[in-house]
Amino acid sequence: MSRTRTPPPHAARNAEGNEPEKRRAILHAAVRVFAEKGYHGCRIADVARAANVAYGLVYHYFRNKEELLESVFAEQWTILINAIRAIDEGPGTAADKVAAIFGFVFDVYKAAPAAVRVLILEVTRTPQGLRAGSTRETFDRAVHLVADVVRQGQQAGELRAELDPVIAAAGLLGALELAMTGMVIGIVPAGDEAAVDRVKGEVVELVCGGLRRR
Amino acid sequence: MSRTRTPPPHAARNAEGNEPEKRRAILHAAVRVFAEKGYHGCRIADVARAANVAYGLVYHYFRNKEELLESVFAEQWTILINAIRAIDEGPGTAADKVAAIFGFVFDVYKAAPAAVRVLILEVTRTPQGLRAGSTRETFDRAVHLVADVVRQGQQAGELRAELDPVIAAAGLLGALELAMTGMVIGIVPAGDEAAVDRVKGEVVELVCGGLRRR
Amino acid sequence: MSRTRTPPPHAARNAEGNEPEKRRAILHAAVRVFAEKGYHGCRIADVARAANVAYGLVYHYFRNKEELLESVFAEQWTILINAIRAIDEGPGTAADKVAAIFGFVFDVYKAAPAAVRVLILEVTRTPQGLRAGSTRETFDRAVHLVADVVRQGQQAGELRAELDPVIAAAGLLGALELAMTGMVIGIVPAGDEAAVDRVKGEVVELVCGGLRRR
Amino acid sequence: MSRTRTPPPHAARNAEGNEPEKRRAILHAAVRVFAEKGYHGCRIADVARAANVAYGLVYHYFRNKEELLESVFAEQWTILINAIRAIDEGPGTAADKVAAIFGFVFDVYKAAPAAVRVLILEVTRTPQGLRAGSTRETFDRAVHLVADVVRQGQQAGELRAELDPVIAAAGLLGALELAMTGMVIGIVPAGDEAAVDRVKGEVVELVCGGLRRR
DNA sequence: CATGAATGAGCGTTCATTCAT
DNA sequence: TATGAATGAACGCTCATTCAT
Repeated sequence: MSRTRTPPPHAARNAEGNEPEKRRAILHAAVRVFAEKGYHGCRIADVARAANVAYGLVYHYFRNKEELLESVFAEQWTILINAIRAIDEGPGTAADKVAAIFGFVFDVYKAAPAAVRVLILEVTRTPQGLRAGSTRETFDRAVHLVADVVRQGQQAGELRAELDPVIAAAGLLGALELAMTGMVIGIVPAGDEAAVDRVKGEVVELVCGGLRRR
Repeated sequence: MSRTRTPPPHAARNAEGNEPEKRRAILHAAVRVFAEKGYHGCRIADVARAANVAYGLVYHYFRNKEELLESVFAEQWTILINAIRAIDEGPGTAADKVAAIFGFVFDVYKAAPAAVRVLILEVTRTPQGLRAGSTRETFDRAVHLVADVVRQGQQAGELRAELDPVIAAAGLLGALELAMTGMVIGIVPAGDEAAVDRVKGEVVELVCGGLRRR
Repeated sequence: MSRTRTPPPHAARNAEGNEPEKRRAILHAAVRVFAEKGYHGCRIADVARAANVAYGLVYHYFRNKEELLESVFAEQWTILINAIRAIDEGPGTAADKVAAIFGFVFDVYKAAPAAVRVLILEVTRTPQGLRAGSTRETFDRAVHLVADVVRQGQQAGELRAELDPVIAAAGLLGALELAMTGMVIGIVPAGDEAAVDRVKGEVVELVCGGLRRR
Repeated sequence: MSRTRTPPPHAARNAEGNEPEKRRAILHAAVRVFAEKGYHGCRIADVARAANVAYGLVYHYFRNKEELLESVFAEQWTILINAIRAIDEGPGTAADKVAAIFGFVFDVYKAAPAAVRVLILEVTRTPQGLRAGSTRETFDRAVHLVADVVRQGQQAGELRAELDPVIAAAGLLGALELAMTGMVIGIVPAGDEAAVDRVKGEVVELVCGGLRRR
């Protein structure tokens, strides 16, 4: 019974330490397919076909369908979190930073609406997904990063101190999210880039300036 | 053979014009089960069992699983829409009305968190579901009702006129939604009624007063 | 969340307390199919087809393929065990009883070789199957029943007392089994009933009288 | 292109005429793995891992999984058959020879129970496997070798002449096999070497001396 | 010889839906 | 109305086998 083992399958990196090209292809195809038909509405075969890859290869790189979804999320949120962190550590007022975060998300949306749709429509709505696994953690981290921005703005005397930073962060991201959902499903107009930019400006103004007239 | 015509299947009301008790039982059970395991995560058998009703009876009252979901949504949103409309037509400033709407939703959440979870977590979940069917329409109506409240506030000079009412409405509901999602998944504290009330107050203040200090 | 539940599926008996006809059909078909192609060599579809029953019905009555196999075994071994017990409790010398047990098995073989083949070829050879589950218990019981026969023969002064009853029982059943396996795979001639009877007599003589000349 | 011909694949011996070390490793690993999880319960990857060898190499040395099993059997049975033949051609009465054969098998069991388990539990497992291929032939040869021992004992007047040698041989091996199976699965005690030896003695006495008292 | 990524047929299982009673 | 047995399409996952290097 010898116990040394060959490197386990489902690894994200190959012997050279970089991610195999086909793994990337599958991941990107998954984003598109999930966005188009939803997690439950698509089959592994759809992903494989979209990635131009053999059926079985999906299971070579991912343990199962759920792990594939998790990987998609991890990738997407990591991008977002890194952006938030960069903005957070950069210069500017807290309001500027909130605007920058919103701007980043809207920019990504303009460039790759599918990715944002998956990020938004599938993550937030999967009760199980949010309860367990790395997805929930990642989401958690995003909320707290935004909460930190708020907190700093409060300490700098720029933002209203009486609001709970975490609740405020949840509210901010929620407004962002439903605005985008509105665009995705056609309630909010998002015909061209200018329209998207206009929505972005309005949402930022809503959460920063408030509804109420001064 | 039989002289008496069988009533049309899948009817919401029986010969006497009132809704059969078992239909209600199924509908209420569906809310609980959808909330607990999600639409895709539960089987018709689960609903039937939770309703203490025979398997086949679900199909007697509802054409299929999707129609059951639609019915649940219709019922829930109808309640919400009626409440919004009543608030809208009542007295008070626009900000009061927004607060009242949020208050209603939070009250329902305190009384029946499951119902709110279904309403929130499952509506936007299925992209197809949002594109077609009465669900999307209903959701649309809710957004526009809130937009009307905003518009009236603007016309009364109470709310800032430069914001698009629909975008603002989407943002409002989004903030509401993610705050509740945060409570549901444990990111935002919602231990007791007082905590829930506190969250409500903060979210209202966020969207009405804005983040920025005056 | 009501908790009274409809009778669980996979039940062996229906509301009237008797076994559903189709369940029997599936069980009997499974015996034939397992015998023909082996547990691993057949698909659930084969069993369903042989039983003239819809695919899904197999899963209505049995949790999964393994439970189907267990059920087949349980049924077959129960028959055998009951026969052994009846013989055991009947009159006659221990040697008569051993002969009767062997006779019973050979008779069943003549009537339904498939059943015996499953019993023998699949049970004994499935390491996992023997380790866990009811199958192993049942097999255990059979061995100990035969051991009891031996023990009584020893106490009656009829059989040699120096042999361990359990080991002797295992040896007896082993001789029986491999003789039948030999017939099944064609090493031992089993063309007609007479040939089968001859094998039976020889095996009984072998284990009772021994190889050695007196 | 290359001048040197590649050696025929799946060859048991290399250019120097001796068996490659890795081939042996695979074969031995296969014995262990088959013993542990059964033929159907293990994957080629398990064998490769246990042998500390690359996945593909298994297919370099063996055409497919079945041929690997055949090779394992061939190796194991060849050892057994050679032992039986040596015993057969050696001195001693037929009963001595039977005892010696049993002794050999039990000795191997003490040294390498896994090997015996594969030999015993997997051979007859697959009906197809017994019908065709070298496995069945090899098994056949073993039975007939034992039958020869019996026949010679009968001709020497030492064993009872009225028993069919082949049936007797099948019975002998059957008793042997189920006794060992009993040990393997824990029905027959086989805690230490002494216990194993005791079982051996009893089984030999059973088949030679018979159950019946003289 | 050696490696392990790539392929895809095959099969177990689930579960929405229908139907006979 | 009410019941639950019966149906079968759909799909996730496995794993033997091949192939490029």
